Amino acid sequence: MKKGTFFEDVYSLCKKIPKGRVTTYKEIGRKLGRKGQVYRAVGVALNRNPYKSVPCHRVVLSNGRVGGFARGVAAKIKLLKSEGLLIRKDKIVDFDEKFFSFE
DNA sequence: ATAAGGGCACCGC
DNA sequence: CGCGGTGCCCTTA
Repeated sequence: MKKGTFFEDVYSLCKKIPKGRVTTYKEIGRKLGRKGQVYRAVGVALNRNPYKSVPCHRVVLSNGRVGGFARGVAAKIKLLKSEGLLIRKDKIVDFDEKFFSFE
């Protein structure tokens, strides 16, 4: 799936996230095989995400928190709730069950 | 529980 | 072509 830049790879992985499931920035970075703090670059990639078809809202923090969102955290939570996720105080309740791994 | 530091890819100057 | 600023973060003290 590696075809273009790091950003495009991130977008490709995000598109592969099933509806109603979520993943973490760190997991994406780990899947890309990079070392170190790649999750930062991942954050930048999703922040500047030009493709509206990419469900970047399904990417959350590794600690189960929602994290941030370019259009606002509230919008992100709203989207996640729309997909059947249970969120309590910016924290995903059933994070373990809804977590999606690329492996 | 809160605070601070750390190291990666992209873009503009 | 090189350097610094930027960012939906993570880990440790």
